[in-house]
Amino acid sequence: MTTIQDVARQAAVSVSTVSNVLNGRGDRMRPDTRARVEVAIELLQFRPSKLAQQLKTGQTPLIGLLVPSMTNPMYGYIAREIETVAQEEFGYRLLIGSTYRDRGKESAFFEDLLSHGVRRVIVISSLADERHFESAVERGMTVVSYDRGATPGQASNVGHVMPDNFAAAQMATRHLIQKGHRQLAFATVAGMTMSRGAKIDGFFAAVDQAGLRAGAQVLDGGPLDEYGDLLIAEVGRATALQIAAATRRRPTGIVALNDLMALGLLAGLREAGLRVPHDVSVVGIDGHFLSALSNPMLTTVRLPVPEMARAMVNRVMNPRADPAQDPHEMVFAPSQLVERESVAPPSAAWAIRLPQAKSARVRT
Amino acid sequence: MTTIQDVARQAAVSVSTVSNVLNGRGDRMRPDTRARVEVAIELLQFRPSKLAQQLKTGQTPLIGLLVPSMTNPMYGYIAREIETVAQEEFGYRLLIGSTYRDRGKESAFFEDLLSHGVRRVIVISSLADERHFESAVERGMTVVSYDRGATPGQASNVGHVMPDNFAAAQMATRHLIQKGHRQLAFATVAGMTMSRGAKIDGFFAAVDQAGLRAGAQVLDGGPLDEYGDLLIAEVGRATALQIAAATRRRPTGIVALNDLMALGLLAGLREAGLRVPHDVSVVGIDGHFLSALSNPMLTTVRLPVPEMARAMVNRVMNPRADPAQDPHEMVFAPSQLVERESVAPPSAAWAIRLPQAKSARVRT
DNA sequence: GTGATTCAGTGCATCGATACAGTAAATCGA
DNA sequence: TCGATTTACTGTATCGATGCACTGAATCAC
Repeated sequence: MTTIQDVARQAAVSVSTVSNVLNGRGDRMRPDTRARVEVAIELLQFRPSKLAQQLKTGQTPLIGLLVPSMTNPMYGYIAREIETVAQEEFGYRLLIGSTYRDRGKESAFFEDLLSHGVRRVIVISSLADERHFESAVERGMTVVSYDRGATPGQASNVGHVMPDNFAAAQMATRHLIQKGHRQLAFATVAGMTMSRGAKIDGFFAAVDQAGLRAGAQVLDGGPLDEYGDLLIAEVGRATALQIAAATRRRPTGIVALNDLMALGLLAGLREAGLRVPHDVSVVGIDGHFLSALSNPMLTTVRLPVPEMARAMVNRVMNPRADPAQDPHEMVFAPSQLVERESVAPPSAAWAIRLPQAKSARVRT
Repeated sequence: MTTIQDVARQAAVSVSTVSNVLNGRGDRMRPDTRARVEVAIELLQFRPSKLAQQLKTGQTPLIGLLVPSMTNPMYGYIAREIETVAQEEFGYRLLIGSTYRDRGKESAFFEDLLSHGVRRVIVISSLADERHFESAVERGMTVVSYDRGATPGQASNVGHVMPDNFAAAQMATRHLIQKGHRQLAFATVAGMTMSRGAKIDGFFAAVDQAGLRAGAQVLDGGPLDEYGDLLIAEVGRATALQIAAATRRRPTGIVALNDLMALGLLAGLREAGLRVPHDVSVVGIDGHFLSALSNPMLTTVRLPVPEMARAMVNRVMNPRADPAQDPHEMVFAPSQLVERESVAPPSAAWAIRLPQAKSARVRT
């Protein structure tokens, strides 16, 4: 590797001068000196070692990104958006890690980031408490957490970015109600994400507004094991079998925790011999591109992923001056209902109406 | 941050002694000295700065991972497997980047890795030439490339790990032939991956063996734009529409380049009013868990992803002594046909036979 | 008892860049 | 013309760990 010394020698100047050129202090020297240095840099293909730079400055152009699992397509999507903004806007790269929803792995990742000199972290976590985030903040990190609210009453230094889960679930539920459904269910997995609560609240808000509390229920599919995320779909499948087996209180309209769960529901309902949307209607939440590929194509509430990703990167790059003042919470409201095929009036005759499907389909 | 100096002060020893403890030279001192140091480390929660370590040693415990797009669920899956092995076996983390199949972005990522002191890279690329890999190798990097063969006749320092794409495509094609199909097609996108060629060869090998060349064709869906990967499915959809519109030489059995493409085909065929597998049979290649969620569930050839991921990490961690000797190519043969629902004899009556579907379904 | 060896540790140059303090020459003001 | 200021640089301590070269004391062989 070429070093700053090599460049200095080549240009016949001191390392300080080269450093000055490198750090935008080129006006402190004669133009021809500057030119000599620049020529030498070009000639030797010199790229300053970020290692040495960060050892000196204590800053490394890396953002740590914790996701429960990279295999979950939704996290892949979010990660890509984060990466794009971080790279193009700030020249930062991503140091990524899967936590498998494990507290120990999560803490270990924080330790590693710290020792790598990474001071900016975006966390997509599902763990109940975030005390280990706080301790990271105390040690000088800027932490932004996705899809979980700030702990009320606690002046946190952790930033929070999330979709309006309440509104999203409410929107999904209202859509079913509007289509005539009276027996509703919200399908979820146990202890999944912090957002679960808000979604359930949104579900019941819509239900109560329509006076349908009696026919409404939450179907809890049980917890995920450690390799979790692809199993969300399997939980959906299992939940579907449960629904099919139920003799009473069988819902005609189901809101799923997320698209992956909804896809699992679709598969399970079909396996059980129930037709979607003829017998049961399903609405997802996420708006991932995969939901446009299912059969029937999934009606879902699209979350503003690119906007949220941008907000997370901006927040983690520009920590607020006054943590006490700052709300630390950014909620992204304008989710959007994407009508496709998985919802119909209850027990109505169903035929694939292509023109309608076509116009409703949104390609991502 | 606590430093090695703090620890030395706390334990009343020199920094050298602390360094010796840290680097497995604890036998060079009295047990009680060692214990004092260890207590101090524990007490101060000291973690050596990887920055300083790597500046000194020239090694950083990071593997660079280049993928075309993190949004592609298959790459997410591979990335997860790589991360798990790298982390658990070697204590390495992943520095990840999307290249969007862009040569410039790919080169820029290499530059960044180099300046970060990262010397081990796993590349999932689709670019035709790999000369920029070679130049990275010359600069001291260990590079392993996924899903592309070594350039013949060129003694490369780049490692190559790939599935047996030929066998996989052959297996998929044979399955269709065995089910009675005579009009076959291989659906692909243009210039996608290097593996495309091997898959097409495998397709034709099976076709020729059965003497079905006359009825066989390659359907090329055109190139992907830069935000490519999710569009693979859209290309599949478009190809399906093309198939449906064809008046002659319409295939009854289609082998798709990968599962995402197959999912797109499924959606497109349905949109065009063709039933799978009644009218057209489809086989995918990948064996991603999403293929178990489609309707009909996708019959596919499962690639040995965990094994390949392990091989890539091992290879990148243990570069061979003699590059000239080494074949640099590891082909993973035992792909596995996962029979599900998307294949049936041509034009046979089709009914969902649940027991059969159940036994054939493989959950990942 | 004395030189050689082992033991238990320490001192310090080093990795590559940064930026502050310093300096020599040029320019300026009166 | 001379001190003051500006210009255009350079010298070097520093970031945090590493590990070789070194040292002082204890032990050993004979």
